[in-house]
Amino acid sequence: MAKPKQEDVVRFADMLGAMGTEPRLRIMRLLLSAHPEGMVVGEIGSELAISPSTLSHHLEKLKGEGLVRVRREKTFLWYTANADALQELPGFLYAECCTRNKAIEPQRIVCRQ
Amino acid sequence: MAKPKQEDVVRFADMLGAMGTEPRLRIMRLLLSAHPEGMVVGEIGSELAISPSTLSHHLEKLKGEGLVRVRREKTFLWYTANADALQELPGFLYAECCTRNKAIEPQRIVCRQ
DNA sequence: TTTATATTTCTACTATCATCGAAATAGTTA
DNA sequence: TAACTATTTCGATGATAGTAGAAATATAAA
Repeated sequence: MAKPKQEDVVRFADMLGAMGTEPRLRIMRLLLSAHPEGMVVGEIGSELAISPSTLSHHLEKLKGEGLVRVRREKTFLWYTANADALQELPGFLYAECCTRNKAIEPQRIVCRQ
Repeated sequence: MAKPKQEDVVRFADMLGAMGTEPRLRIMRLLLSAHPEGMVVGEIGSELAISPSTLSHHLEKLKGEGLVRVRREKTFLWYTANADALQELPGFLYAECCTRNKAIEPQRIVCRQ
């Protein structure tokens, strides 16, 4: 397998890990449902019943991995899902798919690129 | 947003979390590169330089989340990526995408279904 | 049966993470 | 400036996860 850059694997693993927790996956899906406007922190918190400090911690994590973006409007912070980042994920996962054994017939089940 | 079943969110979060660590993401990509035959445990371990017990622990986790499958052949255990499970992920993530604000123009950037 | 190899299970340790109350910060309005 | 609201930061705690050596299990071969 062609060696992926060390940083890339870590970066994508961190992205997946950031979504790999129930509350944060809920946040991402909620933000996607409200795409592309996004939502205000308070509304996310009341909808998902997450305390302010805990929610802020989760949003910070998602932001750190580039999965969400923030903009300020008056006193409110609007968070939106970062569509571009999400699009990268499957491509990275399947990048080297089925290349190892030189299969004559590409395996259509998984390999899309 | 239509409420996803509690178990589904947990299940998909666990799947993402299982891939959300550098060694396990490496394992998944390696197994995908060797798809659909898969690889023997020992070969995975030597290629990725992971100790047997640690590797076994990671494979157990991936298996538990349904991301890989195992078959025995003589003394060897062959692990393969579970393509079907991987396919489910994007669909679940985007399931309710952009439905919240009744946008007249569907947002093509993210919403594919 | 004995030996050898592949892989897992056990056990323990350290580090990281999720959670949340309280205090602090930032921006807005009066 | 003072008061108010939205949100973050701080600090602490309990729980979970990654790692790996040693022992155990499983299958095959001699």
